[in-house]
Amino acid sequence: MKNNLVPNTGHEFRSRCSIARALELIGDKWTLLIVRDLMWHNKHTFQAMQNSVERIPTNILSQRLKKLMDWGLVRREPYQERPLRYHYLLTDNGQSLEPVLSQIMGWGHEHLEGGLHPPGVSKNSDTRLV
Amino acid sequence: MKNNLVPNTGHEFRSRCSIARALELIGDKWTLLIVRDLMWHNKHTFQAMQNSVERIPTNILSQRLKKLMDWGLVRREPYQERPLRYHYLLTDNGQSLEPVLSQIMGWGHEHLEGGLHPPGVSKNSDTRLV
DNA sequence: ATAGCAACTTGCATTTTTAAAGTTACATAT
DNA sequence: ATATGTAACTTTAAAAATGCAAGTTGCTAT
Repeated sequence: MKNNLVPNTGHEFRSRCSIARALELIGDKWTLLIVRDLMWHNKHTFQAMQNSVERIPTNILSQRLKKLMDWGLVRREPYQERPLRYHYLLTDNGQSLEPVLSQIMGWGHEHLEGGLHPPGVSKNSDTRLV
Repeated sequence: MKNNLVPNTGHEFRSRCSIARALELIGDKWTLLIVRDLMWHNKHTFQAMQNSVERIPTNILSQRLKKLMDWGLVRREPYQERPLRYHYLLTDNGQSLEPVLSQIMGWGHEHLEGGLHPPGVSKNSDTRLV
């Protein structure tokens, strides 16, 4: 069963390759971290995501959320009025990125673990994945 | 069994999150396309990769290959001398990205298929994945 | 009235990407 | 010997994206 995403803006893909297409959406340093926060870290507000350890700049967070909503991977809804506050949620399409995220996490864990401040130090001191 | 990659340049990761780390390496629009070409398309020369449908700019290709070699995912060796010509190959670490690539491909295929020139046209005319 | 907070937006400097042209080293055809 | 061609890059300049700090809006609490 196909569930094609076509953004409201008429985006033109650069090729028919599914990988190339996917990378036009998630091929950057931040987008999948937002998805991670929504999927696994219970961070659903702008504020909460902004406070994640990677310190995404607010304008980038704003842009990426917009893009993800345009593509139907994320939706938002008010969780209170007066004052109006939104929380962001993954749509079913967004949730479907779980295996992708898992693979990337697994690969990073296997190959990139250790090496924080400075590289090579504290290699086996912590096995947290996310 | 861990096989940590630490590039010869002392790179500092922005967090301990495996996803965030992986994205510092492969979180862009081009890197995984190079890996795709090496892994599945039998494109091993600079020229061959440059000629892929997505038309990667040569300076980006050059930079990315350098980065991938620095991180030990790709190596190159001369396949002839006079004139000296190189071909690029995935290392075992590079090969280990296969499941990641497969997941991304699968996701793109499920969610981003169809919609080329212009979006929405020729939806079911071709089912090639890569 | 003043201060504070969440959710953004704006302005601007820096960095990265892109497209095009140029370079180097060698090979082959005339 | 000279001219043309090719692979693998590098350089340059313009365009786009990113990152940082500060500002805005709408509302609440004191």
